Amino acid sequence: MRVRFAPSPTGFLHIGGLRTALYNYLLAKKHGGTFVLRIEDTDRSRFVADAEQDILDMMTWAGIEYDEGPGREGDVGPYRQSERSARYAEVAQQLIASGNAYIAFDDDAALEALRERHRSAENPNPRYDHTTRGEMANSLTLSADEVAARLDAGEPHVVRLKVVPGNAVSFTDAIRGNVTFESGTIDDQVLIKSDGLPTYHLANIVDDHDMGITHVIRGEEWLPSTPKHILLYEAMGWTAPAMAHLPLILSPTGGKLSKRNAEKQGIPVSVHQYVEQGYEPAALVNFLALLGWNPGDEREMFSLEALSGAFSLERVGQSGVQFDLNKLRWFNEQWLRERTNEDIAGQLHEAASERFGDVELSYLAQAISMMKERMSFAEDLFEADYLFQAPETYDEKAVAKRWKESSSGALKGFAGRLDQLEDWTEEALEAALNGFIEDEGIGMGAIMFPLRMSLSGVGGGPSLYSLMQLIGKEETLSRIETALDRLG
RNA sequence: GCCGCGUUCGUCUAGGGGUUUAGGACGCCGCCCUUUCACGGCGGUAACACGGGUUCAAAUCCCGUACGCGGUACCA
Repeated sequence: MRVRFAPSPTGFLHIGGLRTALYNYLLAKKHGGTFVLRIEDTDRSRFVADAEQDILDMMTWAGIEYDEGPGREGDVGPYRQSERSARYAEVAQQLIASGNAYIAFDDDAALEALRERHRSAENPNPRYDHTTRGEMANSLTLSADEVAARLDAGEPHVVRLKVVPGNAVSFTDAIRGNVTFESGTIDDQVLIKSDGLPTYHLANIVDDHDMGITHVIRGEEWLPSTPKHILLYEAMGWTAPAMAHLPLILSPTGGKLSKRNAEKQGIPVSVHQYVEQGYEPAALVNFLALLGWNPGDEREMFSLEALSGAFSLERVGQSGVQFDLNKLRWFNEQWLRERTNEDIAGQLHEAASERFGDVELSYLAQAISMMKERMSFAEDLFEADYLFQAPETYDEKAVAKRWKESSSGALKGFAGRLDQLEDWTEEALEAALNGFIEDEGIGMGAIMFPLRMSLSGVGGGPSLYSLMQLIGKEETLSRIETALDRLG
């Protein structure tokens, strides 16, 4: 089995593109096949110089490694279509010679005139096809001499597929089953553009054939183009690869996950935005895998490795799937907790030190262990800035509601005990507090709330014993003193 | 307009003739745990688009309608 991911370098890697890459990768891994990366850079006008690097970087980030592609040459390279032009021209010539394609000289104005001529309410989009090609300037309507003359004169021209009407073009889609198109509804697709470069359709089938691709797995937006590809394979006498069209990823309101549409709803479309926003690669991969595929049982947590074993095309769904940021966040929480405190500490160390001055790695790891189950993203740790520095303000609403007249006294009394405490461990701190409330005859809340407020400034958070243990005796006493000053 | 694909809780989905009072997950709500906030546990909310047909029996098969999505470029 050989599969490929064939993105166009026209911009940052799209989230849907990453899923397509993932499914191809998983299928290859599952079957011990080869995963090829091919860069489809045949559109000079939309080419973006940095895009290929972004595609490579994002795949690496997600852990999706390709077996063959740019920089990892196999036997069927090069893997950029811009480096394979001669081959497409050769195939185009063969198609012309066999009568399956023809040369057309019509320029943009002629094409527009064609549309003008035929446009109506019933036919808003007239096409260049078997019904209209007879009106145009092409090698089917012009004499051989004229065609030769125009070619000699260097007149711009394209090569078009000659689609014969009246045939059923069928193929079996691995996800959708049998799909049939009537050939009369297919237009005479341009195969070679006037700049001499191939369109997607030609380049794609030539490369898939030459590269020995056995399974084409791509987005559903390609389903309507597939009969053209089938026709091309037939015309060349090649066997078409197996086809599988993945359900589209839709925006949360159901529409297309276009850049504009999605970002309006707070959904990043470029993979690099997920990187910037601190998503765990394992979480994005897990989420994307389940967006259109399911294992058939109730498991949900899948590493890339586990997916490689479980994935199958048979269990890919057929209908469009809406993107749910909530579910992604949940996966992020799950995968964040899978990481060790030390690992996350290493990731956050630099940023922590920038914000709070030098922070020890071990201190950071301990803070993370206290906060991990309260965080959705690694960087969320910094929202609990009291882990690193004394609170600057105190939550007014909480203070108004729960800071009682007795609070200062209790706090003062407990501070006295803490001052005497030699053994600064969570256990000793807990024992000290329990002893205090027993001796004073007060409830736990009477001391816990004022203590929490003085140490953190907020009403919620991790265990106070571990917080005191983390920041140390001196800092604990200092924060209590400050709070007593400011909250009375 | 035409062509194609689709349609089970708000979302991702299981189920593909009787096993179903339609199962799970996210979200939301409640309870428990608990110094707080979380985590966790338990429970709740909520779906077979509609209409015909086939059948003893349909969420499941067939047809139609509606709706959604995609395509309709010298873009991919």
